[in-house]
Amino acid sequence: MKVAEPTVERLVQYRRLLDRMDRDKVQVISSKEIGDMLGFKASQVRKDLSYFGEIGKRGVGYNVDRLLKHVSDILSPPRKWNVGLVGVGRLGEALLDHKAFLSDKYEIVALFDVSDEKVGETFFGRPCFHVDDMPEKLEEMDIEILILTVPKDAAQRCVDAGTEKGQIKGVLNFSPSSVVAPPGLIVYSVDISVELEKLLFYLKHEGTESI
Amino acid sequence: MKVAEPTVERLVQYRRLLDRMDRDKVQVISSKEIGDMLGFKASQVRKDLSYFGEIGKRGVGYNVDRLLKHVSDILSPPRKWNVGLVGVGRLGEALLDHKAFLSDKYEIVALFDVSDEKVGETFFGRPCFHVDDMPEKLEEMDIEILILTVPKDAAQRCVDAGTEKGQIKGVLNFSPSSVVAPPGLIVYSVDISVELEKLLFYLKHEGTESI
DNA sequence: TTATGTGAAAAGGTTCACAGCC
DNA sequence: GGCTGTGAACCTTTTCACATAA
Repeated sequence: MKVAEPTVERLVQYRRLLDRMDRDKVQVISSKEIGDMLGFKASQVRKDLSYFGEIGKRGVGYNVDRLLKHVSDILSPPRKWNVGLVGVGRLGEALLDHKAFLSDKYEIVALFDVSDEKVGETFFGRPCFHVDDMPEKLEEMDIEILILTVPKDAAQRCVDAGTEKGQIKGVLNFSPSSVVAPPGLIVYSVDISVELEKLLFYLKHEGTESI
Repeated sequence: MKVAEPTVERLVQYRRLLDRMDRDKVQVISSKEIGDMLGFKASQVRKDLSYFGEIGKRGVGYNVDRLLKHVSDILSPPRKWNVGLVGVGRLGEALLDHKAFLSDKYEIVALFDVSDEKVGETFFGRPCFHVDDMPEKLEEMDIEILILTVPKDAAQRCVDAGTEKGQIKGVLNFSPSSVVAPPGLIVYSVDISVELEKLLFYLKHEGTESI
């Protein structure tokens, strides 16, 4: 089944909210309540949630516990993924320490860098290897996802090294540059400075958008 | 004039590319070349660039120098903005040190945190104040933009503190939570874990998307 | 009465195709 | 011939409106 990207993005947020509601012992929630808390229209929430079957009760709302399980099932990968992080700078370390990256669905198992001071060391319990050894290490450690926190000129080389033996399936690119990827490789880019520039643009133009 | 958000996002990338081309002494570039380098269709590039007037030469392409000035004019804010960063943790420090945040259009002039060890210190040359003093300090220092690198439970309080005296116009939220903002306040959220979750979802579904 | 589920309509963006100019 | 500019077509996503069920 094909799911639109904006829908997936909202599903992740629904799960996070439902998880909190569940811990707070909330039993029932309506599409309007969900929408108000996350900044979406109630009709949008209903469309998203009904996409995978009727899960709510008309006249009542959604059972939090049941809906949480349902959304989690939709989002959960069938197995755990091994992740490699390239570029152990400040941003890389921040991500390593990031709570969001504590999950049972993926695990950062190896780090890569070019600095002699970092190669051979461990950071937050993960070993750091040299970028030149990436093709072999990725294969050896069964790594299929790369997180890139490298300078802009290095991003493309990292993607190339990751696809050399063909096992990398996804890349999360935090460097301020676009990368060219072979078909089949999924690349998501989070460009921090672009976000700030967009904000400045709409500030300048006195817009009223809120995302 | 109303400009679509995806267009602004691409404009920022065009400028970055043109800046590099200009430094490399490239004089002329076509919409196809731009598109190939950034992963957009040539027709998309032309639509974006023609949106603000005819700037290219038919049969020739775009003059890099002229186009760069043009795109910069569209994006440049009319004045410099003062920015406050809340939450001097690893991510906050990574952003402080981020090259993308070196700009003549904005400057991080103050930091805020709750930790006694950080309040009163300076980080990368910026003074750190207590979060409780935000309303006064923001007004005093003429800060209109906030960057939030705080834990999820603190994000909403920061927005509330920033809007208490009404001067905050934009927020860039890096915390993994949604915030409710009064109308007129522009909030952009960069949710690192959501991006990874999206990637995992499409990996699971063996899609062929590339963004 | 209340809140979901869902076709249909509207809005928002992208791509096409070709006229127009170099 | 080559490449831009752009209306029209197309596709995607959101919102509406109301039938339906608790």
